[in-house]
Amino acid sequence: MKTVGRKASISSEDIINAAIALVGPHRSISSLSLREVTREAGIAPNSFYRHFKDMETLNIAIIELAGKHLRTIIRDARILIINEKSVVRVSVECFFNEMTKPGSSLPILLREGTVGSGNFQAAIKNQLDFFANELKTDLDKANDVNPKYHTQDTDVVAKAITQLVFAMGGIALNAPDTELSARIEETVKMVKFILKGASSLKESS
Amino acid sequence: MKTVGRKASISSEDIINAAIALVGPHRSISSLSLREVTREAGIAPNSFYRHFKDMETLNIAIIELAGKHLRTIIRDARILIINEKSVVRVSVECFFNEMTKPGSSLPILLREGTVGSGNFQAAIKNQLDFFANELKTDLDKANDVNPKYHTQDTDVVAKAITQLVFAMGGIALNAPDTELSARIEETVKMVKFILKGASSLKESS
DNA sequence: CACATAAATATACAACCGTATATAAATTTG
DNA sequence: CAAATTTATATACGGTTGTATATTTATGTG
Repeated sequence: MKTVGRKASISSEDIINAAIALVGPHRSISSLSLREVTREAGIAPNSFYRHFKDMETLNIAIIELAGKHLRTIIRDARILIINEKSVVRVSVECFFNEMTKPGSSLPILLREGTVGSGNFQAAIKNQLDFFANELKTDLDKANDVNPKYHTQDTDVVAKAITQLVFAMGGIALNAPDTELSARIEETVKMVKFILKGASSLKESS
Repeated sequence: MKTVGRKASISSEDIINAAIALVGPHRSISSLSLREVTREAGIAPNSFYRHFKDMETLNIAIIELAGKHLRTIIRDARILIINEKSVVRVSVECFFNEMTKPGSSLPILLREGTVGSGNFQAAIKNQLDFFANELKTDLDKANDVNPKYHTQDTDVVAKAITQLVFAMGGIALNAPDTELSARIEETVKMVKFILKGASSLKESS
């Protein structure tokens, strides 16, 4: 698509990156002001409107980006699972490691759970649901492959694991790095408890 | 303690109540401005300083109040447990019902988990830890009373249940009232999964 | 080269913010 | 009653915010 007129010198991504840089690992994204973001991006306040209708729109875009990021992470993790290490451990470790990488957008997803506008909330819920749904699919698949150990209520189990991992991730973010591995161990244990509790032994045919 | 001078016509509680009224069931407490709170309380902006050093101090006070509230709720729930209904169900129902009462301070505790200043964060973590510790005590006691079913890692189990219940509570807050009972059922299931997963059958003596 | 068009900026404004300072009102103590 | 003391208010200031309007700058098209 060609356009007539002046060439764009800044992109929407620049603004998004400025916002992400500003929040860092601790601050809430919905506490950012429009002027603050444009200042960080090195552009005039009004230039913002060329790219986003308002801050809520920007914030939602960032959430969706972070969600996309998360999904690729998890898919990559699944590939690693081919060898014999525990599925749970590999996934949780992957999640926590990615989360603590500097500049990661994952923390935003963990932190913003319950504040902000209605549309913003809905955007986050969406990403969490994505995560939970992929997890449920995995659990259902496992039920088919190995019907001996059958996980009941895979939807509820997936939701529980999702909420728990995200909550524990949020805790780890606000704790010193030295505790990271301890939080990982706890989380692995928790997830295993849930899976074990939801699995019922079926007699083999 | 007697004081000399003009009698106080507004109390710190009035300010706290104004803040709670402002946030309602959805808004974040750390998004409140000092002027906004004093306006709601019907006092001059500067009068605020007679009662709190700054907004952070007020917010922390509110968190501690909500935590206290929560603890009495849970203790009351335990009393109801004397009859034969499921401990888990009674507790979860109690938690969710109290949470949805208009004017309840509980939502604040559920919502503010991951935003705000460092001291504020710490105050919330404190209340969550209180909750988890009381739960762990209960689990340990149950282990003593009935050693046949033994719950392992009561600290991790208590933490998991706490995080899960709070997260599900936060979800329920942002969902239509009609879904409340569904969320309760899910939460009960989740908690039972954790407990079942963490319990190992020991041979009786 | 003009001209149209789009992008980015400059300027400006009203609203709100936290809070410093000064003043008024109410109450106890002497 | 007068003085002291505490509470609450009034006024004011500098800063930030979102955004409306007008203007400049750069690009593609005739």
